[in-house]
Amino acid sequence: MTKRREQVGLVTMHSIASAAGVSPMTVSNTFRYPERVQEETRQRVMRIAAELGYVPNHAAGNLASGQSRVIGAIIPSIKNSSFYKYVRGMQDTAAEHGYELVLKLADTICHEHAAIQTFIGLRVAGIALVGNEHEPAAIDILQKTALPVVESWVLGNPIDMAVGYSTTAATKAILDVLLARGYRNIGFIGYERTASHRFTERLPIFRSVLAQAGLSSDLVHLADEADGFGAGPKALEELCRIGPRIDAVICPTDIVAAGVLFECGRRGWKVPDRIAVAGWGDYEIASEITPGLTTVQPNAYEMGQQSVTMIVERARGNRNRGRVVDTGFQIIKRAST
Amino acid sequence: MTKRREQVGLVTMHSIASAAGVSPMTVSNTFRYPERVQEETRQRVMRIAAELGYVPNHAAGNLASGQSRVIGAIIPSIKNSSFYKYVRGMQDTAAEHGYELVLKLADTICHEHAAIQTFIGLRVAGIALVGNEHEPAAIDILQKTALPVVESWVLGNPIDMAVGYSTTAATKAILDVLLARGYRNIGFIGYERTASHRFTERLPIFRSVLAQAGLSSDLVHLADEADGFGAGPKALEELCRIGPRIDAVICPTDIVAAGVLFECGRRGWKVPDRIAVAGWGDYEIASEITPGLTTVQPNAYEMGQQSVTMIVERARGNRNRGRVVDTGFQIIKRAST
DNA sequence: TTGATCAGTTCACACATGTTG
DNA sequence: ACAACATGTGTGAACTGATCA
Repeated sequence: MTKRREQVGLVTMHSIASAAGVSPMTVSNTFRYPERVQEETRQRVMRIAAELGYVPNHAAGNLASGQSRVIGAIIPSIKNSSFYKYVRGMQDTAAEHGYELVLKLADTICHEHAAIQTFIGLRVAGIALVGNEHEPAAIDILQKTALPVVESWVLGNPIDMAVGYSTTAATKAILDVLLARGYRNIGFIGYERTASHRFTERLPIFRSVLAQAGLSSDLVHLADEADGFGAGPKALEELCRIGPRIDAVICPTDIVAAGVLFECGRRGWKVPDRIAVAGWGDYEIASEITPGLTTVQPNAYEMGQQSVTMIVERARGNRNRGRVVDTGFQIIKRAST
Repeated sequence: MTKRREQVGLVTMHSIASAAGVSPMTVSNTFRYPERVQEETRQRVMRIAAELGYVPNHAAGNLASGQSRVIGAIIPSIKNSSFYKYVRGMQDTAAEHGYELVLKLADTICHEHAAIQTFIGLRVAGIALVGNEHEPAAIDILQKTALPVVESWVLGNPIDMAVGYSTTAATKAILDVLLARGYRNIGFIGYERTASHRFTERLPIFRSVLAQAGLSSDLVHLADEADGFGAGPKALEELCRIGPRIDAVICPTDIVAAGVLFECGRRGWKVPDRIAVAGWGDYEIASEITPGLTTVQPNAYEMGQQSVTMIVERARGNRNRGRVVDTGFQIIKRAST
């Protein structure tokens, strides 16, 4: 009786039902279980729905069924291409299974917490996170709600499930390349003040590998994560101050590595003759810049696929809590080392 | 009676209501209209809600109130930093107004249509689109639902509202820079098979400006939009074949421009002595690469702010249908021209 | 096809208290 | 002293649109 106000979505299942001369349930069925409805009625309902511009109300459906076809993914950044393939993998796989992927950006664990709340509030089918560092309150609420959650780009000790690759193994592998090629004064660029294990795990491995090789591991510079390309020149300057004989450097991302290459260009340094440069992530620029960057290529697309697959399986009742999948990585050798 | 199945979000308003010894309505009020409930009860309810890890169900609230605090944005790509500032602007502004921003990726107008359907299905408060080329069916449904819609990065003839800058004016401005510096054999790189006015508007202006200056405008190459950096080398090769005396080139994005710079480096061509290179978009790489790229800097952050502001205002009842806002642009002059 | 149901919100109203003419 | 009227808090019924049995 109380006609509240002009609603936005005026077209409801009722309106098409009466326009088509069937019950609302029949309309519902034509959308969710087309095979339960006779071809003829189905077509009539679809036609009228299209004419009236009907879009089923997820909110109502979600509420009634307790289910959702939306998966929420939270990514730290869209500043560069690092998550591009990952998101593509998620999106394509979600579509295959009849799910929708929506994204939220969160560059700090505090924002991540807020994004998690939003997704829980929306009652999504599952949540994909990057990394395994989160606010305690966020972990707490994820555990309480028992929503399917995948942490990606990282392995081990998951809230629920995880898919990633071993940064430790990748760090070793890239150092092996440099050592095999005879570099002996290897520098390391990392990030300071980052909470992310994706980055912080690398330095200890760097130190232990060099120690085992009987080499010094003093050439370390921690850059500001916000700097992007700009971190390269700063880091190179600092490392050269510490050890002028530096002959190779490994970077936290290809972006930083590209920044180092730009700086080498300005100094007139030949790469890799004067200094070898290794990147990380196989960003698009790695293969296009000259010299091409030797880099760690995570299987980002597969990681995205796997993340969504695990969420969908769990939403369908499979019990793969605690599952951890390693999607591996490759070392791409190019001219920079 | 029918206890359906283990619901995901077990904590409801009812459970905190009984735990706090108040009615569900009081719980609802403490969240939505805190001033309507006594300080003491408010705190008790809040405490219990926090303890139980309660997250209000947007789906239910949305359904009951017909309102939403979620804004949906559809962006074509996260492959590079072009939309980074834009999204930041939207996100920050949404947060200021107490709204949430969620993203969907759509690289074709077909995918965009699907994303629009998803957002309408979610009954979001409004939708932000990039560009003004859409599927007819998508336009149709947006008009029917009368949802607040902003088209950005583009001006004119909006479905509902628009915020952007003039690609025409920007193309003229960047050509003025090149002409003023004496370049006379100017090449143009555009995109082929792109539906987007953001790009297709540029070529006619290029032609007319050069014609007015009494110069030829034959040096045109249309690249594959998917190519990124790789489009640069291909385009340069083609343009040199058409006109070996080419002395400047304007690119559709800074990424393509960077690709051109890489290729110039390989050829040993000095920039801008042998050839001047102009980019578009003020991507992060533009200021970091050597030589720095002369480029068009749209006010992307402001565009994002403005988009969300317009949606929020409309959601609050302001009638700014048909409004078009020009956020302008700057030409950033660097060493590449 | 019908009604009950999901988890909230709107709206109208109850109730206690205080203020006013 | 009393009705009349605000005011501040809390409650119950009806309702949202789609789904399930």
